[in-house]
Amino acid sequence: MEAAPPVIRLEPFKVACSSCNLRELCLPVGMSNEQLERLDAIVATRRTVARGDALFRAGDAFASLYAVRAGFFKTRVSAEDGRDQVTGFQMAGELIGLDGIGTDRHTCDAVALEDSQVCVIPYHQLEELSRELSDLQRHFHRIMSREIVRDHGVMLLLGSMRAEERLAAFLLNLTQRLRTRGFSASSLILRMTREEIGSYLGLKLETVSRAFSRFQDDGILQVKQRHIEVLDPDALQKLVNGTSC
Amino acid sequence: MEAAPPVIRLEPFKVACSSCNLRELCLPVGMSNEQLERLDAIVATRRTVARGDALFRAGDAFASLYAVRAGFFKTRVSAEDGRDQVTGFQMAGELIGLDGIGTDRHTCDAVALEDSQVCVIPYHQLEELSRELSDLQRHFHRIMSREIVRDHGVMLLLGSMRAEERLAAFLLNLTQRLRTRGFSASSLILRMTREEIGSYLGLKLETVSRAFSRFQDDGILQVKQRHIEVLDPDALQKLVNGTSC
DNA sequence: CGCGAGCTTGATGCCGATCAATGCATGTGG
DNA sequence: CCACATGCATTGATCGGCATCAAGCTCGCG
Repeated sequence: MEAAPPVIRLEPFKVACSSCNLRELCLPVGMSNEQLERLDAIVATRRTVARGDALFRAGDAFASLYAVRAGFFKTRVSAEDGRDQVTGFQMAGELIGLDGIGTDRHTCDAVALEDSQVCVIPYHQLEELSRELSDLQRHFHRIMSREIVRDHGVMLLLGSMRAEERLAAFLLNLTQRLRTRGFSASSLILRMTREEIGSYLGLKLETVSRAFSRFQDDGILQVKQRHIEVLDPDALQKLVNGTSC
Repeated sequence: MEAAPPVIRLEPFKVACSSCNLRELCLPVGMSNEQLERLDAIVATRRTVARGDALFRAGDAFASLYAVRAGFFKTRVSAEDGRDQVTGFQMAGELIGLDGIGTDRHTCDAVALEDSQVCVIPYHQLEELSRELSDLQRHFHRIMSREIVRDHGVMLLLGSMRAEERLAAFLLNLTQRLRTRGFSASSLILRMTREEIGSYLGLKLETVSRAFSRFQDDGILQVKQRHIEVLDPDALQKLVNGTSC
């Protein structure tokens, strides 16, 4: 037992956007090598966030956007009376912090659901650079617009779907995003609790649990705690589209 | 009775942003006169939309943003099975169409709830101009960010509030925005039906109607069809904040 | 091993949906 | 001007889905 202590290298010393394996999912989408170098110059720092810790909280001064490099986050907003609502789950390549631009303060909390790492993108420098690089400008606008469209989808879900439809939509969305990242579309491990899923979907944790059980009884899923096996994706899709009617 | 027929001039021949009475609410916020002239140059056309008509529909090609100049709109998204969800109501000075940037197609319908008029803002020209005018760039980003924050607020409402809280929050938001535009905060005329309110709030029209009646019984509102008199704004506020607990 | 956080499952109750009838305002044609 | 149609709103009765309350269960971890 005289061996040297293990050196855990979670990341290379410096990973530039230009050589990041997330570049096709993240801010650099569609940029040339030359442009990427400019972006590299402003995305200089990285930050690790331990599971359960907040990347930022509502009320914090806004200075940077964050691109998830590894790990998993939730964002949530809170009402004065303590009620809160999970507004989204973010995985590798996704941008967090857009809420802060409007008022120079963050309006939600971003919490790591597992040990995570983000790239820090100083917002004012991004603004400046996007004035020069129209491809970057365009892509940044697209990202914000898609966030708005995503939110509208969640509003539709919250406003007009029943519990099982909501969970089905949630699972399809998750598997879709995991597939984009090269993971299996049928086998996944949930990073969040039933309560967090429930908060996102406007349901209580018991209702989420029951919906999982029902999907299992119906042969749509195999559920073992947080390990989910999607056996019948078509059935999920039909639930969402309301073909049941 | 030989007088000339009355000439109804709904608008001056051309209203530049620089002389528009909405400029403090709209895209020009915080811009200098010089910058405003540049903006005027790209906001060249206006469009009138009759009550019930769509400014655009989901699937339409995206080319422009629209600033409401007069009138009132709703936006709504639809699921494949026909269910739809009102995602917002827009009044003078507010921007419509941000959803289209992400995919170059609109993802929602924008429908006029009364005869309305919008300023057409060609998006590519706006992009171009905002590369030159950092104030414009910043303000445009703020507008998008605030839209995201607003959506998060609606998600909180849909996910965790009960019917009367939702309606109270809706009314407070409306009166707040009307006040900003110089209207009375206590007396308003709803531009939308109970069903549209219900769709926005994730409720059925009967539930909306009952909530109105209850507010009237409690002396919080005076309700006569679409004419609403807010008698006790503090009571509404307390409902939203959950001080009832 | 035993604790505790998270999950499952059952029993019960309530809020809001649904179904149904009536009321009210506006408009249209006889 | 009235009769009638139409669209929207109100109100009542009933139903059902999800919340709530309450046990147990599972699994990871100190």
